[in-house]
Amino acid sequence: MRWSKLFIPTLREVPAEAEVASHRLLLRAGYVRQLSAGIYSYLYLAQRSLNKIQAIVREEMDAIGAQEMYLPALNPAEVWQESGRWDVMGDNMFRLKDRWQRDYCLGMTHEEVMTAIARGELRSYKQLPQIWYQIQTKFRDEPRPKSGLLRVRQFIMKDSYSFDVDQAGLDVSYQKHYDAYCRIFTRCGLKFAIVEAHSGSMGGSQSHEFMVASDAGEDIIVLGEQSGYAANLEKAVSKPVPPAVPDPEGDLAPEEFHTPGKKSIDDVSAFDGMPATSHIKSLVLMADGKPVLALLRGDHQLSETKFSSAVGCGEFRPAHPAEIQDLMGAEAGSLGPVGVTKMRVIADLALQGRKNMVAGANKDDYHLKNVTPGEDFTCEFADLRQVAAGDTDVNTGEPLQLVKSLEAGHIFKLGYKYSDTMGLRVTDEHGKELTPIMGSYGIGIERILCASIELYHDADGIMMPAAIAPFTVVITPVNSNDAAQKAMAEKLYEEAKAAGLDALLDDRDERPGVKFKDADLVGIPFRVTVGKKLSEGLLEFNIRRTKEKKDIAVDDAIAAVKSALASS
RNA sequence: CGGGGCGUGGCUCAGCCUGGCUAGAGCGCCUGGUUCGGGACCAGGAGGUCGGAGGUUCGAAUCCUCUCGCCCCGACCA
Repeated sequence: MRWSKLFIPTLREVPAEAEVASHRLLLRAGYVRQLSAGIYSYLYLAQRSLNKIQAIVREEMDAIGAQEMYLPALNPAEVWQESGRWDVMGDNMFRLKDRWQRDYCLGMTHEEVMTAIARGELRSYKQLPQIWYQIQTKFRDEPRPKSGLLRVRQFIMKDSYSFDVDQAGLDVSYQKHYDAYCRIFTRCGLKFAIVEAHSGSMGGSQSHEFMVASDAGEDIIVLGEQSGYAANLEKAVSKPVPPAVPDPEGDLAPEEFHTPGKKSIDDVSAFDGMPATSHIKSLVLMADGKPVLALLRGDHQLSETKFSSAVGCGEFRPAHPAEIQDLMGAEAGSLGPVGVTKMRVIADLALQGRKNMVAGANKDDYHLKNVTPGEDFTCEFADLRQVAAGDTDVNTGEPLQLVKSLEAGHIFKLGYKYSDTMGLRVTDEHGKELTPIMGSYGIGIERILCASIELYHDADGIMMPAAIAPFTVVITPVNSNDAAQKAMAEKLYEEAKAAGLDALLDDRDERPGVKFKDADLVGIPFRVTVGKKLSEGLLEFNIRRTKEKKDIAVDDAIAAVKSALASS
């Protein structure tokens, strides 16, 4: 391609609305333009990059025997009502009506449609396993689109779905995806971690996320270097730091003491001289409308995902002050488990075996000391605590790392949720009805693009891996008035194309500084500069990523690019 | 949905508090010339219903009310 003919609207100045690096650079380098909140147009450069990413995804999916399909983005309400997700998805789903006032939605994902196809057509166990996939636009009415292309309302997703006769078959399909995903992210040049994940409202048993470390990410992952432990914070477990002081000995009875105006754990702790680790934090939560008292060690945080799975509830929220007063007879600052009978009491595992701790007295401005779980109050125990910095690995005892990351891929063992509710049945080898077991596997295509920019950029611009960069090499004649340079650049460009390289000729009538700056900003991995040393038969070869530059003979140029590409 | 911020040529912003000539700057764009190895210089030029509606006023980019949009923090996030 000839740069002079292309639409690559680079910006010298940083657009005001861009915060994260990938967003800023995608705008500045002329890859994308925003149309509305969370809705972007992908211009020529972005489209080239995304095409390369999709080609890699396609190759690797095809390699595991997955079959690509193209499915409707516009879905009738019926299929979503059958699976029950018409209601579950709430405001996150774009909904619309046709001229007859029938309900439709824009697909957020395609379990329903895929299952609908499967149940109409799959008849026999002999047709299984199947892996079907699509690379298509998904729509989600995000409450808060942000960070450029990282959280948007319309985006491209590769999603695949597996149908197997049994759990063992699902395990195989799952593993195939796991391996394919590793190859995909590796080929796209990303450094990534694979973590155990919470399966969320997708249901299902097992789930892994493919995460790229980045401050622009929205998740935190927990990593143990030696143990290889890797989990999303939502689900991670750890050994907490031990209590700062041992519990008082003896079978002591709870004893009330006055704590005027002391509301938070920190307040009470400073007042009674006992560390936060000796206090019990009491939280009243309304889970599906019913009150639950959650207990944690004073220095610990409640994990919302762990709480809702422990309680088995859908939605929950902190109780309102009036509700707390009504249920507990005291304000939020003086709550405790002793004497609570009207609701479920669930204590975090870190409280198991502790004794003589401090808790609220359920009487304003009073606390109790010598409170012992199991003795002074009864409760269930469950893992409720969010892993915190300083925690150690359950097995090896090594310190765990908490790393901010962005999710680029996610694989789920769905189980029977959709096949069951939507009535997908085939005949088994004995002629009886069999419900196939499903898996679902997603990759955010734009997230690969963003992640690679987040990972690889500098003050000058993008340094994307060559495998997914919009062009591989740019040929830059320094002086467009120099006939010899111009001719040589043209020649090199033709040779590069003939050699199968994705080449760009910067034939613009611009000063060299502009061309160099643009090439760096856009992130073209290699540059061949045709300049004043041409008279000596030399060109300059630059590598964007390493800033390496060297003179090469005219005849070696194409080979140099190819070898640099091969080793990139 | 709660909190905060911002809407002025294509981009970045000034002007607004304290209302007053014809609304400015830099970058970008167009024309001509000089230049040509890291976002050149000179000269000339085009381009703005100041997000929108209503109000106050002799007079509104500026003050008031409403509204729309965008960004950030939080909540949310198969």
